[in-house]
This record gives sequence, C-alpha cells and structure tokens, in this order.
Amino acid sequence: MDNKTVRTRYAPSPTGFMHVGNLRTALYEYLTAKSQGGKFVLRIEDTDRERYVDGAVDIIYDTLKKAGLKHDEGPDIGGDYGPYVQSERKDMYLPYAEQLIKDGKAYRCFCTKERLEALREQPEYAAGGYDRKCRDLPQEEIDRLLAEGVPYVIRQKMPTEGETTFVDSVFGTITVDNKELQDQILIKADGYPTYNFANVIDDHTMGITHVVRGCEYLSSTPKYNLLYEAFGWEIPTYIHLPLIMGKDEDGNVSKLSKRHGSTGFEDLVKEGYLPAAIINYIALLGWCPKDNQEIFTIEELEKAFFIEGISKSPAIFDYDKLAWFNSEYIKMLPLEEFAEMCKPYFAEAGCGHLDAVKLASILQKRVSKLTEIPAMVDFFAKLPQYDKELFVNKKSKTTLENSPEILKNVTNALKELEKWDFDSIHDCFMSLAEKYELKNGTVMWPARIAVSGKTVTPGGAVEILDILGKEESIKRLEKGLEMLNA
RNA sequence: GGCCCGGUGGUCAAGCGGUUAAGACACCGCCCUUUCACGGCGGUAACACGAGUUCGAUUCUCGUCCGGGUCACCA
Repeated sequence: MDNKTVRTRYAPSPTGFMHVGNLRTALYEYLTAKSQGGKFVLRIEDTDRERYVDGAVDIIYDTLKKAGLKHDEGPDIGGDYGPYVQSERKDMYLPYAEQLIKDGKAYRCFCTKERLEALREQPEYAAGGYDRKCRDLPQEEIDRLLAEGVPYVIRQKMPTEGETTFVDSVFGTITVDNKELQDQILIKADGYPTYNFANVIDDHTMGITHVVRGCEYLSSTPKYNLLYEAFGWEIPTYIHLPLIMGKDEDGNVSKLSKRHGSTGFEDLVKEGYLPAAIINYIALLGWCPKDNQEIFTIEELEKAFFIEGISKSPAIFDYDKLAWFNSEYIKMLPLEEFAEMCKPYFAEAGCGHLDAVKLASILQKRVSKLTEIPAMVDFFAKLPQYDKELFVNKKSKTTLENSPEILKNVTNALKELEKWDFDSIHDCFMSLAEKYELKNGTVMWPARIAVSGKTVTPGGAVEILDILGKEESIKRLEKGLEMLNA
C-alpha cells in the first residue's frame, strides 16, 4: 500500500549530555527506519541559544558512532533535505506562521510576559494557560501595535470545541478534548520558532514519515496534528516510547536522573560499560523480540525489531542487568582486544609493567565493569598487609600448623624451577601434592595467600605466580613463611 | 488540580478467553574447582483491588487504588 521510504529522525539539542533515555529514543528511531529499509536522519535542534554548549555537537556524533547508529543524512554528511541544523533554517519558519495568520489559523499576541505571569494568579490559569486576549483583536488595533513596534509572538488558534483523535502505534487511539488545548506559541518574540513549531515544519519538509519520541509528548501530539492539518500536510506515524525510570534508595520511582546513578552515555562508558552492552541493554528496555533472544548485535536488532514489540509501561533502569550484559560482552571480546582495554586500569593499579595479556586472561571471566579492575589487581603491584589467619582454610584443609611446612616445601621446590611458566609451576604444585599425599588445594592455598595477601583473587596460585615472575614470587613466599614462623 | 497514559515475581518481561502463568537479571542451594569467577543443575518469588460480560477471566468492560506524564516566549 504505502511504499514510501520510511524516514525517521533523531533531533537532539546540543546540551553536551546524552541521556540514556535520549539514546534509547535514537536507537528506536534508527531501528524503526532500518528494520524497514528506511533512512535515519540526524538534525541538530539548537534554537535555544542560552543552553548551547560548545563541542556538544561533536559529543552527539561521537556517541552515535560509538553506539553504532549510523545516520544517512545530517549536518556532517549532508543530504537532500538540508540544512540539518535548525539555526541554519531559522528563516524558514516565519513565513509558515504568517501563512497561518493569513488563513485565520494563527494570530499575533502582544501580551507581555508580565501580563501572562499575572494571569497565573487566577486559579483558572494557575497551572498555565492563556486567556486568548489577543485572539480577536480588531485589525486597527493590531496595525496600531505593529506600527508602535510592540513586540509580539504568534499563537496558533486552537478550536474551542470538539475533540481531536489520533492513533499512536504503541498506545493506540487517543482522544483529547479540544478545550484542553492552549493557543500555543509558534514564533517567539525574538523571531525564533518554538520547539513544537520548528519540529512540525522540519519533520514535514524533511519528509519524516515516522515520529519516534518519548511518551512525554503524547499529550502534545494533538497540537502537532492540528498544525499538520492547518497546513494540509500528511500526519506522520507516531511511535511514542515508554519512559525510562529510576528507583532511589527509598524505593521511589521517577524519571531516570542523576540521583539514580549515571544516566549519560559517556558517564556509563567512563564507569566501565561497553557501548555495545549499553545499546543491547536499552534496546530491551521497552521492547521485546519474538523469540526472547537477549544478546543482539546492532545488525541483529535491525532485523529483529518490530514496532508491535514495544511495550507501553515504563521501565526501571537496572544497573545489575546492564552489568550482566557488560560481562557477557567482555567475555565475547578477543583476549588481545580486552587486554588493550584493560591497560589504563592496569596502569592505574600500578601493574603497567606486568604482562597485560596474561593479566587480562584471568580477569575476562570475572569482570563486569572495567572500573572494577584496579581493585582486583592491585595486589600484583604491592603485596598488601595481611593477617596470618588467612592461611587457615577449612575447605582446603590448611591450618596455622601445617601451613609453614607446606609453604616451605612449595618455596623450595619452586626455587629449583628452571622454567617459569604456567605449566612448569602447575606441574610443580601437582607433584608436591602427590608426593606428600595432600589435596591440590592444600598446597595451593598457602602459596596463593602468601603471594597475594588476599583470600579472594582473580586466578589461582599458578596464574598469579606466573604473572608475578619468579623473583617477586619467591620473595613473597619467603615473607609469608617468615610471618608464619614468627 | 484538569487532561492523558500505564499496572504480570525485587527488576526487565512473554502472554493477547481455557497455560503446571515462559525466559532473563538479582537472590538462595548443589555440582565442578586451586580461592573467586566462569560453566552446569535446581529453588524461592507475580497477574493491584472490587464489580460485571462469559460455561470459563491475567487476558474484554466499568469503578477504586497506586504509579507516571503533561499543562513555558525550554527543548
């Protein structure tokens, strides 16, 4: 039926911060387009010059790139519907608004901000709203005010009766009483369009077919539609997304914000989450595939995505689940790549001199966030102070009585080793266990404690000894022995 | 407050009139094991409430309650 190319757009404001909610919207916009062979457009909405942050646009490009959301058109790559930066389109909007005035669908409003604020005093307008004072100003009054140069805004004339109905792909049919609709401002006193107005004009002139956005826009959608209708334009397909919520310590739920933890894409990356894991997680936050698959590459998402799978209820952002995705992605990484990723964290822990690949290999199955790494490997850099009680372990059958003997034998045997690598060290321990008829754990435990000073370590005694090197290992083993004999 | 939307385990969620109400995270237990982790196996835990409609409601309708969103010369 409708075989027009699907076009979606991501229209962020360059505020320097990419909230995961926004990212998720971008993702779904991308997927809506790509799952139907469409185009994904990037448009920068920078009409609010007060909030403009230098370099923010680069953050947007960078985030999209890291997230794997490649746009087909945008300020940086061009396209047939440019310009893609709103400030460069600012002259486009006023003529449309004036057309509406001509058609009797909009009007100039000369009310001052002060008057509007005073209006709030009245209970009827306490929660906002405008009394439409200028809606039916006589023409001569308008001419006089214009001649005097009184600043004005342009407002849309909303119908005062009847109702407006629209269909949302996620929420279904929604009807709103027209009485609820305000005469919204289209053009501000400074000549710039409001967000809502610019949005409609841009979406239409850029050929956007599917508007994907957070459901905080659900209640303003009728206003958008009235605008489309006023111009006689085709209304796009709406896809409103459920909100992402956060939960605080008291169990209170609200829109995800800083007080719930990191909410910016960059913050999460800094915290040690992989971009692919973040994307995978948020893809599933509000959407469910037909077959319950959980791990998705972006290409797989493009194939699997379908609009009916989007859920209506808000979702709470769960850092635990994100961490699980992250650990899955870490485990899938080629070891060398993971080792490269670890290097800054190794350096932070003072382990820069050690074999990064070996270190990484013992961490890969144990790390869920990259930032956990320093605390996991710090003992390699410096043997921590520890209590000799650590040598006691019931399961390994080690006590303060048998540990000195075992440790002495282990140390002596290791000293004799000519080749210092995993296999040699491993065999050495094994033959010792056999010789003295002890469980493997009984010979391993004291050694691991002595070289690490910790009951819990990534990797076992053999791995740690191997990474530490012979000299340092023997030094630590002897120190442990000394402590036990003291 | 008006309007709009939502309500399946702690969390994400399948379900679309008849099911032992999936699965994943988290949690607990067992196995594996050189500590931890990984892996394997198992377990605890849910249809907000009340009326209808129906032979039968988690599924449909209404009400209540709870939660969220929105009412800017911000985007």
